[in-house]
Amino acid sequence: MEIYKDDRCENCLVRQLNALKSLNKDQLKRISDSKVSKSIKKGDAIFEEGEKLNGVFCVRNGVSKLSKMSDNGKDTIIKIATRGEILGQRSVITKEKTNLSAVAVNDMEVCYIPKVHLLESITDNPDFAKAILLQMAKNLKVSDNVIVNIAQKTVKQRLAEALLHFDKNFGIDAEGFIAMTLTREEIANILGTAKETCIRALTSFKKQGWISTDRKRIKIKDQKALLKLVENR
Amino acid sequence: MEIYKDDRCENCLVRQLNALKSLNKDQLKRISDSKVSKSIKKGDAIFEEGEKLNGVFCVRNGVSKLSKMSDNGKDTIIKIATRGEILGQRSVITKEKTNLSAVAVNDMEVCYIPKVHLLESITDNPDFAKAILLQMAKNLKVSDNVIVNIAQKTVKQRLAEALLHFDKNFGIDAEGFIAMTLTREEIANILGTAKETCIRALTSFKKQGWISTDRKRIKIKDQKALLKLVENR
DNA sequence: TAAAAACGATGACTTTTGTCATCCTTATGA
DNA sequence: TCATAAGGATGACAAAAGTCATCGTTTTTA
Repeated sequence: MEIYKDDRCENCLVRQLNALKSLNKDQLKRISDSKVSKSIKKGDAIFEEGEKLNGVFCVRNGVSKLSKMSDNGKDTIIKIATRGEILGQRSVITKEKTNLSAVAVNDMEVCYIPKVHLLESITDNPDFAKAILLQMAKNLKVSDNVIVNIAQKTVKQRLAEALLHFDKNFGIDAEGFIAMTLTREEIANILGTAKETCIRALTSFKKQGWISTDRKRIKIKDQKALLKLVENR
Repeated sequence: MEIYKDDRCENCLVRQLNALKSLNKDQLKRISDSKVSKSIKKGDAIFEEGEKLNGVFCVRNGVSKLSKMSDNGKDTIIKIATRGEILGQRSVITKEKTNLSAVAVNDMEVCYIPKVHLLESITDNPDFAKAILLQMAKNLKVSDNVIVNIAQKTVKQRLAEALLHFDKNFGIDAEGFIAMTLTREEIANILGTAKETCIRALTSFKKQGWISTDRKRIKIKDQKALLKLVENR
């Protein structure tokens, strides 16, 4: 992690995307004074599972995967976090060690915010507390829905759903490919399946003409077909 | 749901088990004045997925399953809630429809608390807000760990883990059986598998001498064996 | 820029899990 | 209390997913 000089939170648009938007001027100033901007290179960890955190990380740019390693040496990706998301929140609030690792999927810029200011603001500013609560509640809903998906849907259905989600949330590049690339293994880790199974599912989609690929890049060619697969068994 | 007269929150021990313990006297009084005690019979719903909630439910007695139905008609149980747990929190905070259904696994007593008082207390009492936040954070951790489990462990491993969890959290009756009974189908819905697969796994555990059963009741006979199964593949 | 490492793809095979049918037992309630 | 429904158990089979091995391509980096 390389530290570099950066401007003020007060001027940061990313703030509008998360609970920090509920802070008042004083609180924002205190956080801005104490925050540290960091660059994280692709593949590097922002924090590792089991680490004690003394602050949280606000994602300014880039994408991070939040994952947990199992006994069998396999990683499960719980969440893909992008611009505006705050990492480490849960752990700072519960004062527990982190439950997940956060690793950069591509080069990232994040701001480290010491926890004192965060906990202070939760106490002093009910709106901020509510905003954090709201964020956590939404994360909980997402996680609960992931459980249902893994429990009830096939790998192909989950893959179709994930591709549609990426398409919607990351947009497409000039050639029509999803504007974020993950390795096949990372996609498999999101689906909770083996790399080979994931590749085979992609191959099957290609053969049906629903997608096309160029190395790591994936292009959706038939959104409706994917949607249909997600919905009925 | 049958409504019956009941005593005051101020005297309720269940309160000590959740965020309500952080309320001050005034806040507690207001909630106590407006709360309604309800009896819910085994099999009845406290609320259904997609319902709009105007309050939360504090579990005084009995056990509830929080579950979600999939397109394929299968239910996935996300969480088993017992004494002290507050149901509907997430939905009231996000002002969304409920994401899960809450159904009584056995006869229950719950207190319905209108949301106004709850939201009021979150604003007025930072300790209460923090307590709710803490609860939500813990739920999130549990859900994230369930994702990893379903994604990486076999049905037998998940079953062993669930049995150990029940044994620890519900205790055992006079004959040594786990003091809470679920149908095989309910257990399967917790594991995210088919009823038959669950029954076969139980049969296999019986044949190994790790458990014994008497109708719906299950007794753990070899905790270590189950633990060993959970840990290595 | 050449060697090594990481990644994508696929075949062959095994294991796990799901599905459908059936049968017996236990609960439930008219 | 007797009929009916719900639940538990099992066999037979099908489908889904995992594992291991191999090989060519792409990417990384020494």
